[in-house]
Amino acid sequence: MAKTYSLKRSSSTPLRIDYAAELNPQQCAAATAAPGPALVIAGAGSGKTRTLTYRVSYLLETGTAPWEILLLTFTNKASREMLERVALISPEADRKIWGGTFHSVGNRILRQHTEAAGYRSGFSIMDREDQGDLMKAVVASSGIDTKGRRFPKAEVVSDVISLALNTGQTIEEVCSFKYPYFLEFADEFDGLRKQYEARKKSINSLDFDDLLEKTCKLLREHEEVADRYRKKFKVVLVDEYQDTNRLQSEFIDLLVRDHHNVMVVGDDAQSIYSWRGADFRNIMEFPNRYPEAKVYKIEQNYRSVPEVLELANAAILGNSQQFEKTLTATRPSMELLPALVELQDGNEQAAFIAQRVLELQDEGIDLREIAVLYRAHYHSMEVQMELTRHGIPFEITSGIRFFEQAHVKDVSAFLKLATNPRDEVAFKRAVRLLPGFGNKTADTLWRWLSEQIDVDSSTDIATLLSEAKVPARGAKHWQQFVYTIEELAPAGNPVRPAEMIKSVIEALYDDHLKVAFTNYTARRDDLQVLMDYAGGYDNTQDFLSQLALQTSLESSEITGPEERDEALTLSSVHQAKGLEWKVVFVIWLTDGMFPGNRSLEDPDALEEERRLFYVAVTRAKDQLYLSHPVLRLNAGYGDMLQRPSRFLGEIPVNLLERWDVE
DNA sequence: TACGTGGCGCTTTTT
DNA sequence: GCGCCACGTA
Repeated sequence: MAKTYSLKRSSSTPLRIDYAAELNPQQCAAATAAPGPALVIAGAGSGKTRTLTYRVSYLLETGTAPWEILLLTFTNKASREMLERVALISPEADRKIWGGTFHSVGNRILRQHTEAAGYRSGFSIMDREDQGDLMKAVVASSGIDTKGRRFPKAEVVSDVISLALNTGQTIEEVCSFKYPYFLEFADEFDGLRKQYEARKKSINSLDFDDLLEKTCKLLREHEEVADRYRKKFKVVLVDEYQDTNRLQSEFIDLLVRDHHNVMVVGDDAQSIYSWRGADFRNIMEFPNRYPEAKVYKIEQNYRSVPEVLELANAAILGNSQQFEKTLTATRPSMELLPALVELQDGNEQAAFIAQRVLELQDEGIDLREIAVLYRAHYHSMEVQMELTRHGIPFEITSGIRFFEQAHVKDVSAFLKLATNPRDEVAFKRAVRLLPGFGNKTADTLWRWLSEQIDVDSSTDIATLLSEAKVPARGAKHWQQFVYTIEELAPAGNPVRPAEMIKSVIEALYDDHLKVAFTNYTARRDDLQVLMDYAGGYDNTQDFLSQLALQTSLESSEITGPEERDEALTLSSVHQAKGLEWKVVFVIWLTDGMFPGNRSLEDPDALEEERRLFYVAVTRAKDQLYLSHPVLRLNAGYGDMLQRPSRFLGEIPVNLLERWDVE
């Protein structure tokens, strides 16, 4: 047995930062906590990020090296912001800290131990669409009868399997709990799961779940690898802990097994991702799993006026499971109660918002300080149209994400193929773009190609493809295709990703773009953006990882950190988490819309909707408008009367001011 | 086997 | 008002 002996830095050096002066007592206690497990319950707007940032700088100041810190976040954006803020306090440190989403850290570890994890180097990452595509292929080749009876679609099967994995349940449990009507298919689902697993491995591809699951497996089964990271990371910090799922919390537990130096930060009242497998028992039961854990509560709110906070506190009261805490305001009142607005229908609601926004603008409020929040994308349709009519600029943070658009994925399929010749999904996608090549031909070609690769893995893929037999009608295009693949990696040496994109567009994709889509120009511009973005990468594999793991793209990431244009924000509540605006409109607060229809029957789901509502209202700094149309206009089924959201009924009337709109 | 056309169902949230 | 799937035809 070796003994670990660690040298301490001179403790007599005074700290550069006066933590007690920079932070409030609760924040300071958490930021300067002694080593060991810690749970920080930080309410909305209580300076959670600030506390975590100062925690990092405190660790650095007291002798922890930057590379010994692992900072886990939920979104790339959160990670970037945090590291930027750390850099302001402790320059130089940010680049050496391992920070990122669980998925990106998993990817990073798996890339370094690819063989031990059971994969070949250059593995592909599949997004949801790719998963669905592969599952379709698996279902097709499984011989399962999908025509003669109502068998769920591949994507649905995929979802069930994913949920089972992320929650640690069996397929049967997931079915009986969430999809009772699929119970009869449970065995078939399980068979498909095994085939899908095997298929992924043979095509050297990992899906999102694998990035978590295979990383845990690696740490579980390879003691020497686990040991390396346990020694490397002296401290693990986790943001948004309430949204971790079973695999994510296992990952943390595996890493800190020896020293228990883990600080998890979160707010149980803002847990809104259970549908993705998040289990907020992780945060509720943290003190049980780490009995020596210290619990810190941060309850002072710096964001909102007291009127908004009182409403928020009242709104969350309806939930039974939560850590007890009350947000107290530090800001003075502005003598303005949150507004409760009843409207005729969605159009009137939109008109109300447009008019009110123009007034606020006249009062000197910047559009960037205003947001319209909703439960689901489509709730914003009328608002979008109305804003356009009035010429009010707006940005939508939800909707189709940049990297998930068909044309972006089409082009990247070629790059994936050049990096990972075994990538069946990418191969088929690319081939189907050629005129005269459909599903069947792509599949036949793939079978032939994968056999060739198995026989002779040394020959590069372009050479192999040039020997393929293809239907006469597609011969010309096939030649062009092979030539393009060759160009991406001449003699097996990949060129830079930006050049690859250029080649693909010029050789064949530009033609496809013109005939396949009506908005050729817009999509062509997107591809230019993609190319510019790729310019920042030398290595195609890094570029592709980034593409897969970062589904959205902010304009500032391409054009540089210049000022955002003045525009109103339209966002789903999920995507608004962690953000704040002076003025917030929450729309479609009716039963069936918010809370959503499918949560009305299920008490747990309803509690999550309530937390979502809580997240929505706590985004507001100064003004809050809650609106509910009485009528939902529906072309197909006729108009539907809407009851006000039950969440509105739970708020004492004296906390709201009714606006009667005429 | 590829691809165009018409009917149908139906709307969540995302790494 | 829209996207997806099934069907029929070239």
